[in-house]
Amino acid sequence: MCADSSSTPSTFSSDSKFSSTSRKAASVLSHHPERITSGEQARQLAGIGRKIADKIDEFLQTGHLRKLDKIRASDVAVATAELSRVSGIGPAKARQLIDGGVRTLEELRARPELLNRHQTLGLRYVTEFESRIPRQEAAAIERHVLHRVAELDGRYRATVCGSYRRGAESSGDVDLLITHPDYTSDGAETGRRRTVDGAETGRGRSAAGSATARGSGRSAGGRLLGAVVDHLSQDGFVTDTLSQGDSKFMGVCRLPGAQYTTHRRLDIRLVPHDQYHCAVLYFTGSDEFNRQMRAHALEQGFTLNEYGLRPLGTTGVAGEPVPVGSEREVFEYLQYPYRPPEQRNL
DNA sequence: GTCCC
DNA sequence: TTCCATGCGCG
DNA sequence: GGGACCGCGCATGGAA
Repeated sequence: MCADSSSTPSTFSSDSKFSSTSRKAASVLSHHPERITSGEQARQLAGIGRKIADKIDEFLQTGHLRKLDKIRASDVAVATAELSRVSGIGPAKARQLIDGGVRTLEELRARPELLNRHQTLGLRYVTEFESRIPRQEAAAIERHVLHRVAELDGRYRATVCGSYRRGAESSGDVDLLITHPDYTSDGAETGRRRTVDGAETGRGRSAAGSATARGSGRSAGGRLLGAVVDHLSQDGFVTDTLSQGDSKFMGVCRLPGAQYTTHRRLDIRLVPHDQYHCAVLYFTGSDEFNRQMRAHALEQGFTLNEYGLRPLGTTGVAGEPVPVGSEREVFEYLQYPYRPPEQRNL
């Protein structure tokens, strides 16, 4: 979605460090309004240190980077980039495959037993997932989904977020948020522990295996999300599932009709009713807009995230979430001039 | 690697 | 069977 | 000089 930081080469040691810093540097540079004419100038920006400034100077003077040339020439980096085109294959799996002698998608197709479910689907649809979704088609998907959800149960509320909601002419996937009055963050009828703010330790879940989730013992969320997914699968719109839990479905869809030949990535999140507007705000982005808005919230003595808007006590401890009746209300609480989604493309 | 303490 | 760590995708 | 670096849902596989 953001300016591709020239396909992060993850060749050498601890590349998590590498990618996070260089991503940050690339982001800062790409958002900088003026033309960078020297490493020294770039050095003033947050996230640009000595090394990167040096590289900028080298590039400005020679038109290329020796180190980058070397990385691009590396077979392993080429193979890693190739295998990473497949959804579900990241650096670790790519390395494992390369170690096993698999370096191309063609070789990968010959070894289906090496892939899990997500990766298998990622390989099947690799080309289709790489093509962008024209706004027209995204709109048709939106109409289809909203109609189907409404006919299932009129109490659902649903919004397509992401770059589509910001008016983009094309999108990488469709991100649908849904909510239902029977599903709230107090977990009244779920009996499951739920967090209202995400500020807790953030330990991983252990959600019972999907086998269980599909069966009888399903939480309120699981049923509400599952019903939507089932309904969307009924008419063949949803074609595959990459993953599905109680609150998030990640899968594949395709509209009926001969003009729609390409499978598209579809995500559906079920959000607690009382957190819906903050979630829509958050998942509409852009990332940069979210950062700015959260920073503004802090200045106003609030903390803002996808779960809610909460006042900060003098001690810095967040209080109870402010009840929010619309996306616009969040802006109002923060005395932040309202911006329609189309103007959040920062 | 960069930022910040 | 349950718990836990790791990999991955994502805004 | 030395630690922090976004946080979270889901799948998976090995440990308990």
